[in-house]
Amino acid sequence: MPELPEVETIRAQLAPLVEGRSFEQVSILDSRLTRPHDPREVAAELEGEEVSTLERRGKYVVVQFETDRALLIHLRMTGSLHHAHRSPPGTTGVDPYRRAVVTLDNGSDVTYRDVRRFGTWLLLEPGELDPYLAVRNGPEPLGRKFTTRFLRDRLSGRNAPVKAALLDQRTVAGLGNIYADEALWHAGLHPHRPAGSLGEVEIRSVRGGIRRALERGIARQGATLRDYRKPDGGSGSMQHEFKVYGREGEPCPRCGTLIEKTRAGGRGTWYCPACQRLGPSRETA
DNA sequence: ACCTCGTCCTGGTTGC
DNA sequence: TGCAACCAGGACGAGG
Repeated sequence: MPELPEVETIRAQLAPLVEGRSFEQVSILDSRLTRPHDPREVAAELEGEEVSTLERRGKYVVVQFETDRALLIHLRMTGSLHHAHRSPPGTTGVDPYRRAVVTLDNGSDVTYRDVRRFGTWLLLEPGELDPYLAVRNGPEPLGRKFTTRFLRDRLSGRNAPVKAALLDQRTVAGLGNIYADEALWHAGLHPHRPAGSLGEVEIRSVRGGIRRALERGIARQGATLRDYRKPDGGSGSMQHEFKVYGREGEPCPRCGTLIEKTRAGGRGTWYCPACQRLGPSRETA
């Protein structure tokens, strides 16, 4: 489940390896990857394109080309991107989960791997990227536009659990199940709290918790639970720093109470029943 | 408009 | 031991 820190790590590591290079040969091995478009047509369209920049928007990897087209890659659950300076020997057998290979003009390969095949590649024409993302992504959590005011406006009047609201990419772009739990732990808020019940101080705490959880994830180069890898094949280390995610039955790092698991927003959800508040606080906003 | 749930997909784990 | 059922969840669409 690559979330913002994982995608950002991939972007940062891959950018110097692809920027200024051209896509010499493109093979798309899984027809689902480019749905509903024909993978052979997409591959043909990509060949010859020169990369200007590699960017990240929320959980999307964005390959910007000199032609102002853009390749939008979403890794979903198990997608990963790998870079190697020469093609795999092939003698040891090909990875059955390789879904696409891009050979660059210096002979190196960028390989897309995805066990569960949820990931997508979408080629957008000039001018299509911003409208596409505008209806899907809210502000970048580490950017200026992610203000307390914006978050308050997004949450107010809503009865859904705050966890579900945070998983909605239009609230803030880049949070997934792991970092949403971590953010709410930092904020000291129960994941079941109705989003609209949060006071001003609590909203500020949520904003701060989101940013802290994501910044730590980036510093640790993401969390490798199973499938996530950096483009060089290395693992992230954030999984060792989780406060609550996946830690049912372990003591809360803040108060020692045992972490519990529940469901919120249709997802497995871990939290501390003692120091993550369920009742609305009485604050003077 | 809001909210929940089913769908896609595969491998690993659980339970009988 | 074998094998079916279940679980994991990001985005999206259906339906209440």
